Amino acid sequence: MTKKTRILIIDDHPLFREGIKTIINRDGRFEVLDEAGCGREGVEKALELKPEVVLVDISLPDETGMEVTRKIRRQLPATRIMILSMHSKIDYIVESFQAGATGYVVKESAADRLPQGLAAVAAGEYFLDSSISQEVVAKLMQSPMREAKVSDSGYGKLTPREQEVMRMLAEGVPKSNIADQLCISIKTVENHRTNIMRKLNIHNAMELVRYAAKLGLIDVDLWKE
Amino acid sequence: MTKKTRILIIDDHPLFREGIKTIINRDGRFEVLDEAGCGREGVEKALELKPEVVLVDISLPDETGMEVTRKIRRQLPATRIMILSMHSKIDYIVESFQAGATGYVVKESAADRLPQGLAAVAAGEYFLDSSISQEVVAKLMQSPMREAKVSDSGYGKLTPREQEVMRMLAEGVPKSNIADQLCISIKTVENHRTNIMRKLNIHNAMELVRYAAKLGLIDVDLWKE
DNA sequence: AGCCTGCCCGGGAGTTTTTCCCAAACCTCC
DNA sequence: GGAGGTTTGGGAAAAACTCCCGGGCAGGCT
Repeated sequence: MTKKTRILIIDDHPLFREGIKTIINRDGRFEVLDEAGCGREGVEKALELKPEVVLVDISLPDETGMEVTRKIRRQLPATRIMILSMHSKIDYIVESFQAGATGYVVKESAADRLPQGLAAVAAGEYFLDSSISQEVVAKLMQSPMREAKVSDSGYGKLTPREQEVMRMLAEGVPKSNIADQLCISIKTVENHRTNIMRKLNIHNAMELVRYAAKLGLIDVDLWKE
Repeated sequence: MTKKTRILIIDDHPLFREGIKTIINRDGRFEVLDEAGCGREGVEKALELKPEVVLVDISLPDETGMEVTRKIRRQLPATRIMILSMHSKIDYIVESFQAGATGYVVKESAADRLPQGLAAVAAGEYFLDSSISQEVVAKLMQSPMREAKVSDSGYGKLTPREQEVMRMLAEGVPKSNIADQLCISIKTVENHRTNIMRKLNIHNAMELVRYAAKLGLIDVDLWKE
């Protein structure tokens, strides 16, 4: 028998990691090397351990799973990344694959989907959770311009500063605080916001929040807790 | 040796359930009876199986963990409820205990915290995850009026009309439309909103949306698809 | 070098929204 | 009838927003 596929888990919920570990270890083909609770720690451990597959939660305390994916792929091109996500939002899926992931599984899916996907990813194949693949594939087919649409996607057209302001606005930071933190005047914040809204073609604060939520700029799930 | 403590798990993430199950079963004192993926199913199974302890995720697809707690406690007063939450927000903790829960553990906590808490809860004791207990206890001490403050919980203090307006505001309906639909003047809508914000002690539109999301008045998941 | 473009920063004026205070009409309950 | 709360709106001051403007600055192009 060949060597087991070595896996690194990056997820900020210890209990969840435990579950994943159990499921993975139950399958003889895999072996959990180590785990990390945040993106920074995850990237470090990935570089150190060089696992075959890294399992990355899409939302981490310090950065998104996509960013982690990009970082790891840049330095370890041979490493396969499997994204674990709470929701099956198409934009996330697309962005994950663009960031260099080769697998995507939603946490709602059945427990046996994970080893199945890991096996595929370890073999170098792309894996998309079947509970979402139909609709997503349909949408992907529907828009061959997907790449452009995502990269511009409005948000991409914003300047770095504008993106910064937008994130804070979406989080509900009062503009006086934004001005303070960025060391600019309130007037400038207002101007940035006006420009952001024009570029994104949105017309009120509500839409801005939705937009940010859709992009994953803010995590609305936190609100519900 | 006495009989094992029988546990029912209610959580909408199969992978997470798997992890919890592993952790619990690893401890000889407990036994996972069954699991459920939503509130309705969970309450049904609880009534049917009558477990000693029910482990409830605070956010479920159909209703909150608190609602589930209330329902189960109403019909099975002897059953202990342990709340599992993503975050340690005081309002939720307080509301959970008021709903009848006897334990509260955050998902970020260490894996051994769970059996520890389950043992306490099964014995009829109250259990609060130590990673949050200090701050929460401090806050609870700080405000003996907590009960009133929570039961009113802001939203309950709103008049029917105000609740109606609040819902629409949170959904992002332009106030002109609100005025039309309710057949009142824009001015009145504005006054309602001002009153709502004062009663809820919030100070901008963003907070209002968060508040509404937290209460389940609006479904922010719809934004993300 | 000069020029142009784009970004970041702010100001000013005018408009709109928000806030706060007020009051009339109505409803319910005592 | 009166007390208290709800719903409805107005008016005026304050705050926010929009739109337009210009300066400083960096990077690219000729």
